[in-house]
Amino acid sequence: MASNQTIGRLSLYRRLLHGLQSDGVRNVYSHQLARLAGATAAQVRRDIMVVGYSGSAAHGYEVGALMESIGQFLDTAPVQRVALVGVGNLGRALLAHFVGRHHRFSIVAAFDVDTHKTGRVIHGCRCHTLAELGEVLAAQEIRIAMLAVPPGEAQETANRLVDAGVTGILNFAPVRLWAPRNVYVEDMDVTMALERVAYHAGNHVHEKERVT
Amino acid sequence: MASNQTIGRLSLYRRLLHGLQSDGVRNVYSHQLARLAGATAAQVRRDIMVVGYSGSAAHGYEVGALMESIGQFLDTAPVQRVALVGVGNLGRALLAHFVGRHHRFSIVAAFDVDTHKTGRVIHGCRCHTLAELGEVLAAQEIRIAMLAVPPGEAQETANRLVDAGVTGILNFAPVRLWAPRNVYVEDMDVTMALERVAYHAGNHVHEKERVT
DNA sequence: CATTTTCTGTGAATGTTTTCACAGCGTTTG
DNA sequence: CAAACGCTGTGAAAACATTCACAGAAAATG
Ligand SMILES: NC(=O)c1ccc[n+]([C@@H]2O[C@H](COP(=O)([O-])OP(=O)(O)OC[C@H]3O[C@@H](n4cnc5c(N)ncnc54)[C@H](O)[C@@H]3O)[C@@H](O)[C@H]2O)c1
Ligand SMILES: NC(=O)c1ccc[n+]([C@@H]2O[C@H](COP(=O)([O-])OP(=O)(O)OC[C@H]3O[C@@H](n4cnc5c(N)ncnc54)[C@H](O)[C@@H]3O)[C@@H](O)[C@H]2O)c1
Repeated sequence: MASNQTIGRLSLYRRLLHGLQSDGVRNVYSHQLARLAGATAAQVRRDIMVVGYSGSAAHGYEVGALMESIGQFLDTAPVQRVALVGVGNLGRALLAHFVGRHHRFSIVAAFDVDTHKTGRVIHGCRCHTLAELGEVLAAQEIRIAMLAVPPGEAQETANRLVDAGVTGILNFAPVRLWAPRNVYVEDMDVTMALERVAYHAGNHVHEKERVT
Repeated sequence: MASNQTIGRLSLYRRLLHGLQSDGVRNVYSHQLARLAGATAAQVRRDIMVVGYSGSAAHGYEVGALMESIGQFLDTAPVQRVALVGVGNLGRALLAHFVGRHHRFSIVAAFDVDTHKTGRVIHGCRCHTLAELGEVLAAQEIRIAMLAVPPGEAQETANRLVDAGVTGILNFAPVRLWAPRNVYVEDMDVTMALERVAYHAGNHVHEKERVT
């Protein structure tokens, strides 16, 4: 019922609302939220429609109540347990970023093939062997994984995650993964993003730019 | 003339073509490329239209020539010089990932405020103080930057980048940046991506799911 | 050498997302 | 207390992106 981009914006709104709340703001208008989010007021109102919350014309949206409604719509649990597979350079950065420090997502298990890493606790998170994958994911009821293994290993590893019951994968490897329809895969492809930046950053002879 | 998503897919096609070429493949059909890219054949053909390349009905697209054409369309230079600002956990992972190892993008300068890092060479890349920003970017003709500083520093740092002549920013901080219209900003927001994954991974009572 | 096959390139149709524009309604103002 | 104001919620329009469907062409087939 809600598009992918609406989901993304809703999570952004919630983050912004959280900030506003910390600043003691109690009410906010669609155009203010829009400004903060880099969207239009109409867009914000549409997005908020889908969560089923209603503001008042007089005072706009109530910050706390709107956060609550967005949460009710987006979240299946107040805190999501996440697994990380591939504790390399990127994986360690992700651990440092999320473990302890994040209130919505908690990386509760890591996995790697490297025996220098398995069995140890890295950035506060235990690193398991892949053999333990099914067992640990089941025990902790983990449905979401971040995948940060080398590109050549990504598909095979994703398969194992799916077999272990994962239904959502955030994939950092620059590879398109195949997965059954009931599993959602989102790619974070830094190179592709950079290509877009490079394109738009132009130096581009875009239309009628000077040729010499 | 070309949409943002077309740009992204073109860069993906190029990567896939590169792989095909390494495997000795000389020709490829739209539906094969589509399969690899997770798109439809019609989509691939549309995308390729915008770069102005034409295949033949008999043998599809010539791998080398198509890569060439995509490059001509996307690239302003065969190798893009990129700056990295913020050499923390994520910054170091990015350095390790890109320095030397990538053929399209080269991180040629890093910047940080931490005096333990400035003046040193990290993962093969010299780390400068922010005071040197303008000078170094000008000398190396850098127009693109990756921004990996803490959220609270992101806007201020982005301003300095813009002043130093940067026209494209890949922003990893979970903050919406304001920038002049001629500067392109793309956000890589891991948290937002995770929220989307969590949503779609549903544990969600989506429509008519079992309730007990 | 006619026919069938299979592909590209693209106009048109369809589907999706964003924006417009305004009715309706509390609040403020004179 | 009536008028003016500024906001929300939302149908309808516009903009944008994807898919369909087929003409045209090169190769394979008989
Ligand atoms: N480092 C970055 O900033 C960055 C940026 C963009 C994309 N990526 C992508 O992210 C992925 C990881 O990057 P990285 O820099 O951390 O690489 P890395 O080589 O530092 O780490 C890879 C880790 O995965 C482990 N591994 C290998 N095979 C495995 C398997 N089958 N199962 C489990 N673990 C396995 C390795 O032991 C290692 O610890 C790569 O696909 C890379 O292309 C990284
Ligand atoms: N680590 C991750 O995996 C991850 C994931 C998602 C988002 N992020 C975001 O990326 C950014 C960086 O994350 P991190 O984990 O590397 O943080 P970090 O704290 O490890 O590193 C931040 C670095 O930026 C430097 N810095 C601080 N202020 C600066 C300034 N004004 N100019 C230049 N450099 C400055 C610090 O000295 C430090 O080296 C943060 O905004 C974070 O939210 C990180």
